[in-house]
Amino acid sequence: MQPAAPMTAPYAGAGMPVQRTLAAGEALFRSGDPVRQMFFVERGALRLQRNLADGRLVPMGRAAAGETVAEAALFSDCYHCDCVADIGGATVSGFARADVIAALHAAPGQGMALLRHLAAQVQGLRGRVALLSQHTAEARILAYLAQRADPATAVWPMDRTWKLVADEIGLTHEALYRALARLERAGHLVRRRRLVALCG
Amino acid sequence: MQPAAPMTAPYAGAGMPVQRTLAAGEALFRSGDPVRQMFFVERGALRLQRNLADGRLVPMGRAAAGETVAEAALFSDCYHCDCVADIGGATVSGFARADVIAALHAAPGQGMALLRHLAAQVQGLRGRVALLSQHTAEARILAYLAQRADPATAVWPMDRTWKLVADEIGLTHEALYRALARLERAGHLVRRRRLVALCG
DNA sequence: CGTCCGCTTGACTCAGATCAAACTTGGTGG
DNA sequence: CCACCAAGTTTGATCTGAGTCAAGCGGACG
Repeated sequence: MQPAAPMTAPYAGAGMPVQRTLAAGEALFRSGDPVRQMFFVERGALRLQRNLADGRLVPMGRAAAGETVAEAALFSDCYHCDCVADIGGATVSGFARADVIAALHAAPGQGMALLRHLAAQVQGLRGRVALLSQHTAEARILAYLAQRADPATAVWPMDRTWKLVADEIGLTHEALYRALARLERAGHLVRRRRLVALCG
Repeated sequence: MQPAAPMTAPYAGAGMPVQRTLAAGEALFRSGDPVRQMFFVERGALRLQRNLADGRLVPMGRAAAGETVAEAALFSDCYHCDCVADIGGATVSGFARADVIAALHAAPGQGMALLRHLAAQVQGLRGRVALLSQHTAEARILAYLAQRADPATAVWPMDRTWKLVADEIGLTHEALYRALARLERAGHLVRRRRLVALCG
């Protein structure tokens, strides 16, 4: 679950943007659609997800206002994920892909920012691959929490539902809740409201 | 399992390289080491892998002669993977990180090539995350093969051992072999020497 | 020729998927 | 303010698929 590009002036000088507003759940694009534009989120938020053959959804990321979506598609023919507006809907600005590429050529600094962002995504995804390679639910949960907890306090202020976490770490929500209860009973973590604290 | 950067003139103009030769299994760097140089593989090949708490290894990529390794670390303080020479050993050229970044600023074309490469890695890793999110061994294997089989012939010329594939898709080798046998018995695939063909 | 390692199969166990149901929470509308 | 609905959370019972331990086969390589 990588954050989208936190660029201060994304797509500056990349031609005239076209705005579009989406209702909650409405799709900005679907897997397989041809890539024509790059998007900047003006308001609200978008979810990136991949759908499995059995109908389940795998969350791949989220882009809030001020961020960009699907930078990884810049050089692709078609999208590999679905992108839908999160609850509350979203407004995006679309920039023609060719314009964005031209703007990157013209401004090396922006290219460097994007480079930095994609490099961070690669590392984040590798972390997630390692996490998913763990065989037990408890190991996955502890790895997940260790990744996000504040190193000093060992606390993670939850910014999502456990159900979503279950999808992120490849478990059913039942298996997740049970493993959480086990970990809490064993004293490895404490849940209090929207806070999770690691112990020992 | 992403291929490393296929740049024609990687790190051109990035200062004076320092060569180093590694024996098979010898480490170029380890997880946690500070990032000081970027490497170009002159001869042989390197493996990128992450180690789990229980001692298991998760393969993250491979870089053969003519490719670069660990481009994703360009902006990191320390490595997040181990990098060891593959069987046969390897010879690499190391370029100071600051020189590489300076060269990228000077030559936008190279930056674009790296951008393209990282974008492809992100998509590949997302595919792997989706694959690992599948719950059954058979679904993972079919997804794995579908990703690599030639679209026209539906055949994958194996370039690695099944044992390695098992680590890539998060299964024990026993579970992989059994699932393969089931799929073959059910007529979903055929193994012949080093070729795997998908059917139906 | 012997050793190493990838491959393969068997038997057993157990963790997690599945199906089911109840409770909590938050938000909407009357 | 409260009734109601949707979604997240939690627990139970059952079953199956993958992990684990174990053993045997075969090819590659020194």
